[in-house]
Amino acid sequence: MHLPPKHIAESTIRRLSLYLRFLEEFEARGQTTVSSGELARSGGTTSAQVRKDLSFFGSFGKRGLGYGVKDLIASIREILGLEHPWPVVIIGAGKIGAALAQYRGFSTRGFHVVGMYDSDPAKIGTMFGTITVRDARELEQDIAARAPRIAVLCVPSEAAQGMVDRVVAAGVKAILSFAPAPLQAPDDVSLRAVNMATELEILAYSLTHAK
Amino acid sequence: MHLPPKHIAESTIRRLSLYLRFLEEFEARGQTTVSSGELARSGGTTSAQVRKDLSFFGSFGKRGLGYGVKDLIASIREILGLEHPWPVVIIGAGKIGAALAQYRGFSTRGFHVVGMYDSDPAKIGTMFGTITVRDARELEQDIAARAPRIAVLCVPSEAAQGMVDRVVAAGVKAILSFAPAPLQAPDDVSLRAVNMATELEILAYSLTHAK
DNA sequence: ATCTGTGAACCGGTTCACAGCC
DNA sequence: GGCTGTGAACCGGTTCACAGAT
Repeated sequence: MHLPPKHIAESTIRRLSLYLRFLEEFEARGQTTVSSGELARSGGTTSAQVRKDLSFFGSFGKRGLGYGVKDLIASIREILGLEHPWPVVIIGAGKIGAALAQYRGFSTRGFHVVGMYDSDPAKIGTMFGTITVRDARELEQDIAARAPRIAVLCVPSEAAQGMVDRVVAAGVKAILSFAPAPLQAPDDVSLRAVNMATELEILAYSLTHAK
Repeated sequence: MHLPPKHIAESTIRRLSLYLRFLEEFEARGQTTVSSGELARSGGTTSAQVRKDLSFFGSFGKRGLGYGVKDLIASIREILGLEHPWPVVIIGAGKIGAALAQYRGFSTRGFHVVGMYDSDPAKIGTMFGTITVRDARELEQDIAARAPRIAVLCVPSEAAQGMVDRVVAAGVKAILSFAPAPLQAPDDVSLRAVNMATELEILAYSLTHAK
């Protein structure tokens, strides 16, 4: 894997994540080799797209043969930075925070929840799986101690920006927010927001304007 | 609002949904007029982008003045198809399904959960808020009766494609899936997938390759 | 003077098509 | 012959810049 050029499109990274899932399925089925065409069919793209996506990072295939499933899995994991586990804190122990804390899709990908926080005294001390909800006031000292670089925010919209500022000040460098509010973070902090109402609104739009 | 041209980019629709949120905040603060620049600043775009997005659907502003907050709210709601409520079914009463069933962001936008389904006997009969989990076997007859056009899937990956096929056969025209699995649906059915692990993987990538 | 509406220019992601290797 | 790797062409979304309305 050669060093990635200055900028890779997010859509490429998103597809790599998808390819990784398919490759793992292929591996589970005992398939040792795949072509870009097979990967494309599974993922709803084109073979040229698959080859282009991979070519940004190196030459992983063999001409005339395809890609070795195991090798490509290892390469994509390395590209995405998944060879070592990522400690993650979840902030907000409401319904969504609780669901995510026990979401297996995170742990199987190497995202380990090392802390869960809330400011509601009724929630502090509650356990979700193996993890106990702690007082949000402990956040700064815990982040200093455990050094998670990723925070998942499941707090109400009104509290979201304040919490972004706090975790950033404490040293977190990446944030995934489920609050339906626009957030700002410094340039060196990655911030992603998933807005479930917007997803439904896009569906409503397409239903309304279906030909 | 003139008829939308053949195709509008999804990014435009996503931004309209965002503008709508800001406009509602402006309205709550009693502001009666906004400029494209103000909307852009709230949403992290440019004023030209805001004007272009809106211009696909009509001329909603007044030159020299800006946009009337109330009018623009009404116009965007109409564009997105939010003037009337949308009945929605949630399929899968696990952690995520349960969280979504009680998510207020859906109901405040006019998405009303009219049914919740699971095939696990232990979950059937459970109540979430005002809604009782029903046997997944009732799905087809319930969809025929209540005619929800949107289904939210919170089932395990293995069950996801099968459930897509069932709800499509029953008449659902739009699907939002939280299963980390690739899904196929006919062309006339809108299908969106939210993959939370992929979101974290994009963050892991940016952390790994931060300059 | 100010701010919208929009054609034109620009830019970057996708697709094409073919050279290169197995 | 088959499939990868990649420059070049293409396409569509964003940005620019200015004409037009108040």
